[in-house]
Amino acid sequence: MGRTPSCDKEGMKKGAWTPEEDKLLVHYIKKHGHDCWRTLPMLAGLRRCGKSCRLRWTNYLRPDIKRGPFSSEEEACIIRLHGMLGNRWAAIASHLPGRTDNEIKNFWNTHLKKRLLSTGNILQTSLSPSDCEPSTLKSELPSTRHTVQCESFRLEGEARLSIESSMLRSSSTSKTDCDIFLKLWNSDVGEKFRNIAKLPKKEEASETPMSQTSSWTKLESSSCITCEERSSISCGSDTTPEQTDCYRPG
DNA sequence: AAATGGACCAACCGCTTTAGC
DNA sequence: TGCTAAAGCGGTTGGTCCATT
Repeated sequence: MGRTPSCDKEGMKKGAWTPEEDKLLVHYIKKHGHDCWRTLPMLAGLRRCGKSCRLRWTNYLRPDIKRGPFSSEEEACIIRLHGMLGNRWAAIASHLPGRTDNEIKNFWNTHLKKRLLSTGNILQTSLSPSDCEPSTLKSELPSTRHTVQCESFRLEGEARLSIESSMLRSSSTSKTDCDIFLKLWNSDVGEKFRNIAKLPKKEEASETPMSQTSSWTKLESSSCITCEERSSISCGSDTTPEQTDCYRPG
């Protein structure tokens, strides 16, 4: 049943790639393309599994890879997109031509996260669930609760918009999920979603345990990149921060 | 000069989704 | 239609380099 195995683990080389292996892989792909990663290593004369070849190509050998340090514009874009998308590195990378998800992920983990933590911005901004230790989540600090609330709000927004994006996908297959998400956010659908903010404000989230809320609750967005950046994302938006007050269902 | 620790990044691991049989 | 492997993706690891002691 099913396909034949992509590679037997025995005899497969692991670890750093040598220049000779790179040359073989580049030469083969330039000549034949990479329609089938499963058979590519054998045909190219490489003792690597297809997965390893694919990663090497997409993260390092591709001709359109942009090497070198990130510009301040790229940096700002990453921060904005991470605030909106979380750790969806592939989606973020799709907005930064020439940059790979792996590169952006490394840059975030080694530079941006530390910098934001040191400036005290990250708790209120783009800290993702995976960045939060379970013990931290149990904290009663309002800022921590806010982070959780913003994250749940963001996820709910994505869930709502994904329904619409799945409809769009059938008519437009050239767009990435992220493109669709951003486009939708700035569309009528997004506007409807933003208008939720105009609902009557019940209570301040920072003073109400999450388990006790029973209706839409406003989130503190004064220092929340997840909320603020949504309106100023580089792809364009005509909303103001006041229009993007965050609510979540109780 | 050697030891140590931190920063950086390429590559691997494992989970999820997609698609072939 | 269900099983399975391929592909895609995010998290993590391990090696290398460099600054500091």
